[in-house]
Amino acid sequence: MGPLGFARHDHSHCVTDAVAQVDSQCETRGLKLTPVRRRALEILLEDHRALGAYDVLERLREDGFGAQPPVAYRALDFLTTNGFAHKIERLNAFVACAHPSDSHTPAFLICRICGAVAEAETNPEHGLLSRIAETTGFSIECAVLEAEGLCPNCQKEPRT
Amino acid sequence: MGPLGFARHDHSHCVTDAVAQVDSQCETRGLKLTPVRRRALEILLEDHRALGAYDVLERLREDGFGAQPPVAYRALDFLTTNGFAHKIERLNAFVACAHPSDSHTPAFLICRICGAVAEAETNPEHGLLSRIAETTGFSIECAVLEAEGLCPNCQKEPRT
DNA sequence: TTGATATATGCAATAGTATAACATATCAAT
DNA sequence: ATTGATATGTTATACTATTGCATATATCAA
Repeated sequence: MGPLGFARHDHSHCVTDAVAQVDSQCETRGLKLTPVRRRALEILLEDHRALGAYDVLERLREDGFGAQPPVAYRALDFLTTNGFAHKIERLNAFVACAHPSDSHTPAFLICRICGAVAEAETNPEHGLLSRIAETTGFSIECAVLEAEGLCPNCQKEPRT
Repeated sequence: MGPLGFARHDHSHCVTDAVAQVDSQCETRGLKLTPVRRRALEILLEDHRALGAYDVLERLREDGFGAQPPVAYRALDFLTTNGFAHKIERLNAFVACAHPSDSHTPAFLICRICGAVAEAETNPEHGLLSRIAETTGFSIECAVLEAEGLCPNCQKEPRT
């Protein structure tokens, strides 16, 4: 159990639900959600937090998969390439996508106290980025939006 | 010489001008632009490109400064902490700030062909991020905006 | 079924990025 | 001159990621 969008939620079914959603996406798009890839996705979902590749690797190893870095990086690469997970550049870490069904440019809110990561939706049309692209003539293919600060819960705490 | 905002420009004086600007900033704010820090800034300015910490380190070493990673990382930390340079998370690399005099949340446009990095201004008030912060209750302390794609020059080239 | 091709997995080795810990030096203010 | 704070330098190590190659599995045509 952990924060998602900074609100506590019933975590019991959301892992299996999300995996099922990715499963059907793969079916549709002709992608193979192999055992390692599926397990890596589950690991990310179990935490709702950003995990480093080596964290994922350790848990894959515990489950009997290969123990070398490429095992984790390849699974994570599959997940991120196909939009089922995202990399948080700022943390060199990975999170499961909160909206695996639709393509999007996510924005992440990272709490510097508790480490929770929330995925916020952006509105690309109206957006900042497309305006920048227009004025500069730059053609944007993908974008990273990451904000660090305090989540609502940690703002209440007295500690800095 | 190199691209800045994707337009060629006269580079001859812009390094010294930018250093002078940072110099006076440091004066005003009681910061010390020591020889290593100044040289690191110059190195970033000379390229107008994102340089890795180890690239900067190598050039510092050639100039007689220390040859160990912390030398570069500490100089870069000074520059980024005080807004004289920025880290491009996506590239694990650093660029000199294009507007060292005013505090701002920059957005970067990274060309995946030629590697040029342009710093675009954002309008925080009107912005995406503040809207997200409002709706989620998250308090943003700093933000990273990075877009990857094709700069105007590379869009003209036939190669993919 | 067989063979050819492509994709996926596994491992060893190595490359690239970053920090911790500690000693010495420099500087400002008593 | 002494103290305290900041800056520089070094060694060692930790963390993140990729290359290259061997093996296995799946797909598909002949």
